[in-house]
Amino acid sequence: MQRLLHQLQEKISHVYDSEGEPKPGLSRESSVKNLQETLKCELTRTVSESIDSVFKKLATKPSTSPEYKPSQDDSRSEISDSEEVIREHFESDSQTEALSLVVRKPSQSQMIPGVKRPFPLHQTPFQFGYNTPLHDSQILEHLLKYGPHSAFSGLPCVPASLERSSPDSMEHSWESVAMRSKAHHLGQHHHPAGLVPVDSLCLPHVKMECADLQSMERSSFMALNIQEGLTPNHLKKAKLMFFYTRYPSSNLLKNFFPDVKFNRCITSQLIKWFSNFREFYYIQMEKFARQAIIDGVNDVKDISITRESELFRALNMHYNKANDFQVPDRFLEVAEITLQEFFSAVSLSKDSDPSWKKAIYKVICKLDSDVPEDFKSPSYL
DNA sequence: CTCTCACCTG
DNA sequence: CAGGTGAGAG
Repeated sequence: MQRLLHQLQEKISHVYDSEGEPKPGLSRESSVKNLQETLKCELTRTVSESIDSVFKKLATKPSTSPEYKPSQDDSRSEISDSEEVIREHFESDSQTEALSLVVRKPSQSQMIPGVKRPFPLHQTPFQFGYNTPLHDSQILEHLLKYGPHSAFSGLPCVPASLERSSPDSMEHSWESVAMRSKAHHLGQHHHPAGLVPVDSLCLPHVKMECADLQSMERSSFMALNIQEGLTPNHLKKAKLMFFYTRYPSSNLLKNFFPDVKFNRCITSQLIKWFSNFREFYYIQMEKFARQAIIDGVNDVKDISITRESELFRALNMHYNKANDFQVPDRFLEVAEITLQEFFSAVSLSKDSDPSWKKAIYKVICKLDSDVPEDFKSPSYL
């Protein structure tokens, strides 16, 4: 991108002299035509190259790509009510849809051999860490996934004004890029009906594209990897992290969401998420513990949790609805201990004490385990 | 005073 | 899940 812009400047400087006046001997028409041709080629080539590298990368790391990639349609099927709300803000950006098509299509329709359904992420390290300098292709990959202004996704902590900070022209620009990449990927040399391919844009459009590229450089490209707000993907990630830690410290959260620009609000929201996760968790535990007692279970040792347990299914449905994540065995153990704690407490009628759960919380909070390093990847989804 | 938690509510 | 609240720790 940077290179392209430089080349454009150079071309322009050839056409115009230092005063900004057309050089003698060059008509405005020919200059324009000249520039137009150059821009067409460069834009087309640069975009194609970048997109190629992205897909190439995706294609070459099939099993090294954990489940976090918005694979399949799970990102859509797994949505709870409030997630839907977040998503609405999210997808109100028109290009997000178009872009998601570009990214998801390959894995869905298997247009890229080798890109298959991801595997449990704790088994597969990422190729690059969050502090690794990003290259254009990586940035583009992110853009393809989240769109140019995914950072302003209309979340509580984000000033509403930011949501509309992107010019419409940018949307179109992205639509073009996204669509073109799709066509390119399909190996089609004709353009789908109704689409305006990048390389057939007339000059005014090209100019607009340039302006967009520059603004993208400034606003999106640079800031893109530090999210201004929490996205549905972050929520998804948090839920999976819950399988390892029920009581994450704010510090841990900061470490595991490196692509999030933390502030008081964001931190609180994340902590709140885990609080909500716990709430659901403990409610389930109490419910099933009481049910066990009703069912006539007498000994705590008869309490166990397997992946086939109803309780586990309920939990898995809540934190891993897409069921595309391999829940660690340790979670099963912790859940079992929790259930037994509730069972014992209720059995001994400790629940008559208003704060009877406190003792249980005290036990459970010590059972947190380390979250796999893989979760630290910012673009892990 | 700030942070975190559980609890309750919508 | 987000808001609001009160308790408790630091």
